[in-house]
Amino acid sequence: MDAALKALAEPRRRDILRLVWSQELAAGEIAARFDVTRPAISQHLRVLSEADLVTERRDGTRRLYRARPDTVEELQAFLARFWDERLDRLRDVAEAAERDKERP
Amino acid sequence: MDAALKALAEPRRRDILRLVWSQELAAGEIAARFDVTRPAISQHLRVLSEADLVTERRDGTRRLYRARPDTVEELQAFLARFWDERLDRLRDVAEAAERDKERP
DNA sequence: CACTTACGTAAGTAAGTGCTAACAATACGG
DNA sequence: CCGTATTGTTAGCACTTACTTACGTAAGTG
Repeated sequence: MDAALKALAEPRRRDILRLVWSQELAAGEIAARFDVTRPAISQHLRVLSEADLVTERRDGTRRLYRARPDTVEELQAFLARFWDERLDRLRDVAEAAERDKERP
Repeated sequence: MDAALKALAEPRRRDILRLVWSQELAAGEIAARFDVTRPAISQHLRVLSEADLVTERRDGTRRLYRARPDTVEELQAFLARFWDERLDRLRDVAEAAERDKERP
């Protein structure tokens, strides 16, 4: 999860992920759409793969990649938890203030 | 938004943000809860501030910080859009190519 | 005024990152 | 087996980043 957040912090990796969002693409096909060299894309794909953001499938000499939406969902859940923690603490602070008022 | 995602990719900044999530805290009070020096926390606070993740308020010699939940909400919305964007894939590819052209 | 408090800022450093160029590995066809 | 196609890997470089130490600064206090 931490790895996924870090991986998505890079704009180019978000672009790559969007490319394989709805279709499986070979590494070379992905690299052809960017102005950086193929190894650079290959390294980004490894980062995305280790963050469980894409799946890798071999087909002959080619490597096909596709996005894994479940990890993005986990990221959304993580941020939602971030939000909820705040609400919980606000409630706790309010309760503590109430206790302080009653006990001078 | 890009800045917020990058800022939250760092675990220590997430910890800081959680600390000022429900209560305003001074920079020194925040730094006291970590094992790093005060300037390091100060620099993190600047990153969080520039990413619109915290607000800064001066009170005498002190600087009080508090989280800005709306930016986290925007981040959630961004990820939700990520999920739905498979339909607009072609437009995104065009935008990525545009960014590449502008890069020197 | 000097002195303290509570900060930020500057400079320097060690580690990490994204990139390119060159090389290595793997699968397939002749 | 040889050559081609497709891709990953390594080494090195420029740049960024998270950190520390040292210094600067603004507001309160004697």
